[in-house]
Amino acid sequence: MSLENPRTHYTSQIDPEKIGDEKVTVCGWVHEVRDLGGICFVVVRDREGKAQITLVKKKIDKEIFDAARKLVRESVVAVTGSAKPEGKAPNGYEIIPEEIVVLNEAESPLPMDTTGKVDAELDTRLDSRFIDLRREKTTAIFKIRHEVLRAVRNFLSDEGFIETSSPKVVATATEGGTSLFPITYFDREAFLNQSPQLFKQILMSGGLDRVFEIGPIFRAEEHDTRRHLNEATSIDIEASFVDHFDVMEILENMIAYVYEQVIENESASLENLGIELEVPKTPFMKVPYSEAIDIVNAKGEEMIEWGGDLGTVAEHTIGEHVFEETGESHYFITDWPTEIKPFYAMPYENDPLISKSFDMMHRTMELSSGAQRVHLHDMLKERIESQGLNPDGFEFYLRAFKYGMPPHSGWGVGCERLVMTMLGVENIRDTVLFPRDRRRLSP
RNA sequence: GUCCGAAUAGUGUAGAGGCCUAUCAUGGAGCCCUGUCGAGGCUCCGACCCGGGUUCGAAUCCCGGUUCGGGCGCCA
Repeated sequence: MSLENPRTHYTSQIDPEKIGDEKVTVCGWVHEVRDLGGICFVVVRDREGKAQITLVKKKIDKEIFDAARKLVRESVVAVTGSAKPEGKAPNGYEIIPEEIVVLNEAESPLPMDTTGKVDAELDTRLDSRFIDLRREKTTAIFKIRHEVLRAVRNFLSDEGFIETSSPKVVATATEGGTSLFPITYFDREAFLNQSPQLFKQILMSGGLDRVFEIGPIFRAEEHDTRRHLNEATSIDIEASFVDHFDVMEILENMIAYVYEQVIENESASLENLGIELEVPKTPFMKVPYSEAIDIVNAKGEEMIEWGGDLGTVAEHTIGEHVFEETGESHYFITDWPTEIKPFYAMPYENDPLISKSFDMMHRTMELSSGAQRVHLHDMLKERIESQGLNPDGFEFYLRAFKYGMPPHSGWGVGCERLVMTMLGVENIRDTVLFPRDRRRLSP
């Protein structure tokens, strides 16, 4: 079973150098109709670009000419005709149609403009995401997001990581700290998972050695900023028999590789967005926490005592400092106070006040956090207790540490933040097709 | 959560108590036009977030609500 007018080409696949008078069918949306009287141009748009359909009144059947003039913008059409090289046409070729089939006519007026002539606010765009995606700049972001994820999978697979999936419905809080969304699971209460953290660690006990997961995470925090989502995509790894320095190296190499791949495979999308991407130079600068607070305190705008967390302003101060010194946007903050990191971060043996933990930062925000983990059962149980959590809720997790858990390390990267910082997108919602924030639950 | 700001045709905007029968662009309807590529020209269509108040008079000032945006917080 097939459609009557199967597509033969994306608009981008018609090469003016190679075609002579080739019969093609393109399928897409009516982007624009420019009726000049004796000649009419119809621009058809598909995922990969646009094609000009040219109808000269004197040379073409009256019926098809009149039908073309009356096409409603954003209607879905299949156009069959001959593709000819034409210097005056936008892509170097134009299609002289034999048949224009309207597969589905669009209503009018449209919820927003698709041509780039009139801006729309993010809220308007998200309400009508189906139309927003017809804008080339929006499509470009999601093509790049795809390339980012493809590159991550390639890179990690080549590094010997196995892709895994952990449950999103869980019985108890996995890490404490952040709030969870409660749900009903048959006759019990359950939660949406905030992170694959505990599960990927259990897999280390299982001997999978190196795993990664790309999946949704849920945070019930009532935050309300340009860089937070309540449903986000996390890129997580966990690796056995390695320390935090090893996984930092994997992380910085992965970031550089992702940038390379995007430049190589999505140059058209980058150009569309007006972005000239530079591959971050590795290794990334490592700033120990104690130096980081010195940088902030030296500026004198705020004073952070040792053990305090870094706020947004402090992060920016450090980011600017690193950027001025290195010209690079990416860096690590290492050796955090054990107290302000999760219970699974391994304290240094010779100085247990600090931990083998790190955050990987872009100068505008945090992108990743990771650590060498506590792999010793008794120490882990103690750390859980010392953070005010009840070890009973972690029995499923702690058991995995009793029967041969190797030393291991890992990290998690926020996919949306990676795309956001790469493209200089101002609002994280622009990097998710259907973002979930405190207010938005639909579409 | 908190502070600041905003809300006008489908979309994006102008507007500082009477000049508003509300600006402009885009869009829609129609006419003219043979190489457009943000086509052009002419005609027409389409809006002041909701509820109170002040005033002779409110899009404009005040109060409350709703929604949106930005900073910070929380958080990754």
